[in-house]
Amino acid sequence: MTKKVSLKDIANKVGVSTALVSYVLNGQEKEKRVGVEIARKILKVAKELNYKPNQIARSLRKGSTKTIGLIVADIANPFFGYLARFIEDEANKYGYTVIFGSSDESNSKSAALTDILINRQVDGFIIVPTEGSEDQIKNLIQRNIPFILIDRFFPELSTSYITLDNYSASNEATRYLLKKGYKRIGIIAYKSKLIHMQERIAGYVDAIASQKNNYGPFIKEIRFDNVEQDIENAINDLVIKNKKIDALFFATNSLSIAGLYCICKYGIKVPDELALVGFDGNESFDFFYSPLTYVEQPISEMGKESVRVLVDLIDGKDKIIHIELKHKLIIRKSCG
Amino acid sequence: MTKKVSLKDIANKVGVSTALVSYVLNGQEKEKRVGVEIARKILKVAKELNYKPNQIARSLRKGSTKTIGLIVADIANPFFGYLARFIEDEANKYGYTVIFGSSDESNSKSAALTDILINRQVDGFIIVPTEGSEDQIKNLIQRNIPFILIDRFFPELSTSYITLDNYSASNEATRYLLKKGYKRIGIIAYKSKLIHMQERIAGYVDAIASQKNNYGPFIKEIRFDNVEQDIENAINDLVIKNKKIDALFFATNSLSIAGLYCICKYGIKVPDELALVGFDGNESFDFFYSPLTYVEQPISEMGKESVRVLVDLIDGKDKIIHIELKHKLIIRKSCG
DNA sequence: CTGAAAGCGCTTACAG
DNA sequence: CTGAAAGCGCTTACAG
Repeated sequence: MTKKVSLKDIANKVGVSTALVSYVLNGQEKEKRVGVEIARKILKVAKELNYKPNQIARSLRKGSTKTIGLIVADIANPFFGYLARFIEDEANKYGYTVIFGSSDESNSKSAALTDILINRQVDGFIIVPTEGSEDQIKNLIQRNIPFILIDRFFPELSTSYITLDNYSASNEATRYLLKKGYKRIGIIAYKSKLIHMQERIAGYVDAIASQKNNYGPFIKEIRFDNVEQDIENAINDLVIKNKKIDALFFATNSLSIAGLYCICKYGIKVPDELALVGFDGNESFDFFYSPLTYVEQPISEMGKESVRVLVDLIDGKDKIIHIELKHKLIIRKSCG
Repeated sequence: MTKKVSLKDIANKVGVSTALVSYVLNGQEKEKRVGVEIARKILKVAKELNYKPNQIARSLRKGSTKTIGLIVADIANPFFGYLARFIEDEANKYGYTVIFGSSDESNSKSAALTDILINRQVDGFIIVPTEGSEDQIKNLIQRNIPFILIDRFFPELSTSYITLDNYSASNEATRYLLKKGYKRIGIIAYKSKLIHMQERIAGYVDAIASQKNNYGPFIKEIRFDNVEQDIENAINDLVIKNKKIDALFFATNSLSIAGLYCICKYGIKVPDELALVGFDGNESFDFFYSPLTYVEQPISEMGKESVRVLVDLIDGKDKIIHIELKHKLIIRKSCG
C-alpha cells in the first residue's frame, strides 16, 4: 500500500500543529476558536491530499472503535442473514460498523470468536448464544463489556436480551392445529436446553395437554450435527411406519426445510396425510404445493431493537433491558 | 468497561520491560534469547491476569489489521449469504477477520462502505462491484490497496477477479432448452451493464441465433429497484397476454424467486405451459412442484479462492489473477 | 487564537 | 540475555 497521508502531513503543509488540524477536521474550530482563515486553509489542504483519518489510531486514542461484534449461528441461514442485514443497516445509522462471525452452534467456536472480537476492541456485542455458553457470557458481564443476547438467552443470568414470545407462539400454533380438528400432533425440535427451544416445546406440550382426549405429546429432538438423518428417522417413526400423527409442527426454519425435503422424498400428502406448521417464513415454503402455515418473527424489529439497546448500553445507560417481541401466525394451506 | 490489562501491567508485576513481555508472548523468546525462568514467569502472570493483547494497538504499530473488508450486494440474499459464509471460514483460517457491508447494488452506498472500511484500515477487499463503480475501483488501484472483484468485474480495468463462465453457462442452459424441443425461449435478466449480466444475455442470444427457424430472442430487462412490478409485466407480456414463449430462463437467483411467485400467482403450468431454467440453486426451487433446472455456481470455491488470492495480494505477491470457475447444469423436472 | 507534549498499547531496531 | 526509547496516527488537557 502507498503511504497514507496523515494529520502531520497536513499540519506540515499548512504550517500549523497537528492539534489545530485535528480540531478543524473534527468540527471543533468554533469551540477552540481557530482562526477562520487558517481553518479554511486546513480544510482545503485536507481535501487536496485526499486525507482519510486513520480510525485505528483514533480508536486507540479514544478507547472506542465504533464497532459492533455480531455472533450468529450461521450467516448463511436466511433467518440469521436477514437479522444480520437489519443489524448492519441500523448499526450504520448510529455510525457503527459490524464485524461478524458464525458459531455453528458450537461453544468453542463461539468462545474463539468472542475472544478475537474482544481483542479487536469491539465496543459491544450482539450475540445469538450457543448452548452451554453461560461461562462466556458471565465473562463478558465480569469484564463489563456491553452486549445483548438475541433470539435466545439464559434465564438464570442477568443480561439484556431480546427474544420472541416463543411459548405463546408455539402454543397458539398447536391450538390452531387442534381447532382445525387434528388430534395427534407431533413436534420436531432441536435437542437443546436453550430457552427458545424449551419454550417452543413447552408451548406445544401445554396445548396438547389442554385437549380432552389426550394424544401425545409426540416429541422428536434432532441433533444439530445430524439433522438430515435424525429428521428422516423421526418422520419415519411418526408418519410412515407407525402413523402416530396427523399433524406436525417444526420448531425452526432449518427443521422445516429439512423436514420438507423428507416429506417430498416420501411423497407424503400435505395436508391430507399430514398437516404442517413451521417456525419462520421462507421463500421455500411459498413454493411448496401446499404453502406452509408458519409462525412469523418480526426479524426487522429484532435486529433494529438489538442495535438500539446495545448502543444505549455502550453509551453507559446501563440498565438491563428485556424485550419480548410478538409473533404472528400466518395461515395458509398446509393445515387444510 | 473495566480497565483492560496491558503489557505494562505484566511487565510491572514481573519486574521486566514491556519489550521482554512482548517477545515472550509473541513466541520470540528463542530468537531474543530471553531467560527461561523469566519467560516462564511472564507466561504465568499473563495467564493469571487473563491478558488479551489489544489488536488495535498492535495494528497501529504494525500497519496491518488482519482484517478483510467484504462488500456484497445484500447479505440477506442466499447467494451472498453463502458466499460470505465461505469467505468467513476461509479468512479465519488465515487469521483474518471479516467486516462486511451490503451495497444494495447502489453506487453511493458502495462508495461510502469502501471509505469506511479504508478508514478502518482493512488490509484488503473482496468486492462484488456495483454498476458504474469503476472510479471507486480505480481509486483502490491508485492507492495500491489490495482487492479482488468477485461475481463480476470490469473488463477494461486491470484487476484481479474471480467469476463464473457466465457466457457458456447461459449458452449451455439455452441450448439445453432447444434440445428439449422448446422453440420460443425468453430470458429475464437485470437491466445492467455489468459483465456477468451481459455475458449471460449474450450466451443466451448466441444460442438462440444458432437455431434454424429463428424465434426470438425475447429479452426482458428488470430494474433492480422495481423487480416485482417489472417481472409481472414481463411475464404478462411474454406468457399470459401474448403467449410469445414456451420456455423461460431466469438470469439470477432473485429473479427466479420473483418469477416463481408470479408464475404461481397466475397458475401457469410448469413445464406444460412454460418450461423454466434458473441461475443458482435455492431451497425454494426444490419444493416447487416442478423442481427447477438450474445453473449451479461453485460458491464454496468462489469464496475460498477469493480469500486465497486476496491474502496473496496482501502478502505482496502482486500478480493480477483472473479466475473463471466452471458452472454445472443441474437438470430436474421444470423442462419436462 | 495556537502549539508543545503526553499518551492510547503495542513492536522493534538499537545499545549495552 | 535485557532495557530504554522511538514511533504507529491520532486526541486532548494544558499552558501561553
